[in-house]
Order: sequence, then C-alpha cells, then structure tokens
Amino acid sequence: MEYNAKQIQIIEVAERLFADKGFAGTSVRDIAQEANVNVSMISYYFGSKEKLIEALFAMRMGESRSRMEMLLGNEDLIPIQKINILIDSAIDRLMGNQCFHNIMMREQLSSERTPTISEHIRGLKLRNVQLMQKLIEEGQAVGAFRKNIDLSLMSTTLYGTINYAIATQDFYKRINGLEDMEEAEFQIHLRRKLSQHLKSLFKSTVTNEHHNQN
Amino acid sequence: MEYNAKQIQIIEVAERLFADKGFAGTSVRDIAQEANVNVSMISYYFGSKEKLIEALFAMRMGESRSRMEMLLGNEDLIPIQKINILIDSAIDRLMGNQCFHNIMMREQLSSERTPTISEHIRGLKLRNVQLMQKLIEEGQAVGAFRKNIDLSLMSTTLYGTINYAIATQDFYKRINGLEDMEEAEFQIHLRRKLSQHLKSLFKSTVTNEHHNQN
DNA sequence: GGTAAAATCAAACAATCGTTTGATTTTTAT
DNA sequence: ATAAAAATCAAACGATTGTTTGATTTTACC
Repeated sequence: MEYNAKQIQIIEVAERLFADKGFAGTSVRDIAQEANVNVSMISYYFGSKEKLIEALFAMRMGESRSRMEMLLGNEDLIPIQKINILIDSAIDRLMGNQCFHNIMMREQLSSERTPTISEHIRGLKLRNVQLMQKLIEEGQAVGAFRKNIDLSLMSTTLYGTINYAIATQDFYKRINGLEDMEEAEFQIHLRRKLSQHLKSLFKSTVTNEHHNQN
Repeated sequence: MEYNAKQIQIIEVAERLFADKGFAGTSVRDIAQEANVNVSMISYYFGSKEKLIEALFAMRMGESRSRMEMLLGNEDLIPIQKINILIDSAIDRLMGNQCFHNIMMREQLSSERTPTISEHIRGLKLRNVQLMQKLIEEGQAVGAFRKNIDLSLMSTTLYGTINYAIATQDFYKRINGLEDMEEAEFQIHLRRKLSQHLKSLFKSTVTNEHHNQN
C-alpha cells in the first residue's frame, strides 16, 4: 500500500497517541485535532479507526524488512561478533521506534487481537527468534558457544530487557540521578548502557570463555 | 482499606477485564455484567471507574508486602543461593498474578498516569531494585561476584524477561510445539524453564565461577 | 477554462460511555 | 417488631464515541 503525505501525517500522529494513551484511550477526534485534519478524513482515507492502526502496522513493518539478515552473509565475523551486531541492531530498532514498539507491546498484552496485526507481530518475532537461534547454533557448531542454552528464552531476554528498559526509562533516570540530563543525551546514554549490559550478559552466558575480571 | 466480598468480586472481575482489554477498553457495564451486579454499584462502592482501579492497586499491593525481605535475614545462604531465591520468588509473583502485572505493564507503557498508581509502582520497583542490588553487593563483598555488574540493568533483565515471557507465552507455546499441552501443565513448564534460564543467566553473569559445560 | 475527481468541511447520526437519580428491597440493630 | 442503614435496581442524564452525510472547495486533466 502507498500512502500520501497527509495519510502518513495522520498515521504518525496516531502512532504517538496510541503509544501514549492506548488504542481505546485515543479518540479519532484527538488524532484529527493533532494532525490538523477534519475528523471525517480518517474514515475517508482509512475506512475506520481499526483500519488506521492496521495501516500503521503495514507501514512500519514494511520499512525495516530484511535489514538484519545481511549480517548473516558476512563470513568474516566470529560468532560472538555476530551476536553483538544482533544486539545493537535490536537496540537501535526498538529505541529508534519507541512509539511503535510501545504499541506492539500493548498489542501483545491484549487478548482482543486484530488478526492481521497479530500476524504481523508473529512473523516479526519468528524472524527474530530464528535469526538468533541460527547465530547461536553457528557458534555451537564451531565450539565457541556452550551447548546447554535455552534458545527461545535467549531472545526473550534480549527483547524483554530492551522493552522493559524503554518502558521504565523514567524510573531508570530517577534511580541513577540522571533527571537533569538532556533528553537526547539520555537516549544515547541508555543505548550505550543497554549495549554494554546485554553484550556482557550474552558473552558470559553463551560463550565458553572464562571471565575477565576488570 | 477493607473490602467486603462483593467489592472484592467486582475488583477481581475488573482486574481480569483490564488485563484483557485495557482500562479504557473496558466499560463499567462489562464489569458489572460479568460480576453479576448492577452498574451503579461500581460508583456506589468505589466512587468512579478511576477509583476502582486505584482500589485494585491498593488491594494487590497490600498483599505481598515484605514477603521477600525475610530471605535477606537468612545468613545460612551463600550469595548465589539468595539470588536464586530472588529469581524464583519473582517468577512466582509475576506468574501467579499475571492479570495484575499485565495491568502494571500497561500502566508503565502509558503516559497519562494516575499519581497514586504511579507511586505504588515506583515504590514496588524501588524495593525490587534495592533488594537485588543489596544481594549483589553482598556477593561482591565476599568476593563471590564480579565487580563490573550493571546493578540497575540486572533487575531490568530479570523482570523484563519474565514479563516478556508472560506476554508472549502463546508464541512460546507455538514455536516449541506445546499447543496441545494442558494449560496448567504449561504454566508449570514455563515457570521451570524460566527458572532454569534465569538462574543460569545470573550465575554466568554475576559469579566468578568458570563454566561447567554439561 | 471547463469538467470530473479528490479533498475538506460542519453537521448530524446512532451507539456507548461513566455517572446520578430516586424508588425499592434487604439487612442490621435496638 | 420497628426504625435506620445499606444494598440493589431500572431508568435517565449529558457527554463522548466512531462513522456518515451532503454540501463546498480544491486539485488535476484535456
């Protein structure tokens, strides 16, 4: 599906409001007002509020397809380097689209699911899990990684940690005394901390290397 | 605050519906119908829908206070054993109250927060983080744990992993071919897998021990 | 420049929302 | 048994919901 500038404007406003207040908590009049369009434009362009969030998923999902897969082709990297790239790319993707992933998280918490949205999420998660499993199995094959690794829960830890860190970033700011830090600077700070933490976590957990106590 | 049987009945139905469909997505008529009470009873007992969810938080938060803290007093346990108890108690708490923690997760994703609820969540999270930090610092003091551990992100990984595992348990079921498993049995299965995974994760990450490749 | 299509608008639509009302029943206590 | 208090109910309240209508303006094309 192709969207014109005004449609994208509506989608992006809706994305922010859905992330802030939830789908049911956001009225089409809220969206129309913030997007500076008439209320009827939403039904006119998308058919319904429900179809609008489906359009949002169609747009965002279509964007970042097959960006990570290329890292698999690079044969110059050792297994742990590929894992590190996977970690950083996950952090970039989630931190760079916090509103959208907030909505995705809400959608997964909900039981009244839209079939097409559920399918999008399931497909994305399947790709993520399979990519990580492939990387870990590669490492195991060359003897670099441990054998007793819970493959499906490793990706749960990766995405669970990032998602939870984003959801609780205000709390993180507070207990680490970073309330006065510039917002953009804080985002960079959190990315770096998450990257270090997760790389250390994965290195300790999946590799056979001994600890380097520094 | 003390609640009578009918009030608790309303609160528990509301908890399930809020978890399923969100606060804004659940109408007081939905709640009244499923709880077999008249709509006006909600305003009559709680004042408003908003006050109802606050009552839910007051009730659930008041229940499990200071249950974990006692594990700190036990001096017979070595640091990693205390960490393992912390992990299992977190799994028990979140898996045993999935509806409530679903609502808590939604609340943290939202920007339009109720002050009293935010305060409840902040207090709970603060206790969780401080308890884990204390345990890790105890282990570091006796030389059992590594020094370079990101204290605040360790609890993010613990609670992020559990929350995300619960939110995506249908997906977990599917990719592990457990769709035919009895629901109660699956819950036990997931608890055990989570416990093993997180204990292994924490052992590898925080201790100085070398890996035991089995 | 004229005409058809697309876009925009205020207004109205029926449905649902949270809450209140006022009468009625049930419970409690003397 | 009686009076006061608590609980329950159907009905109605005004506000807001998502959507549609029909008229009007803007855009695109020959």
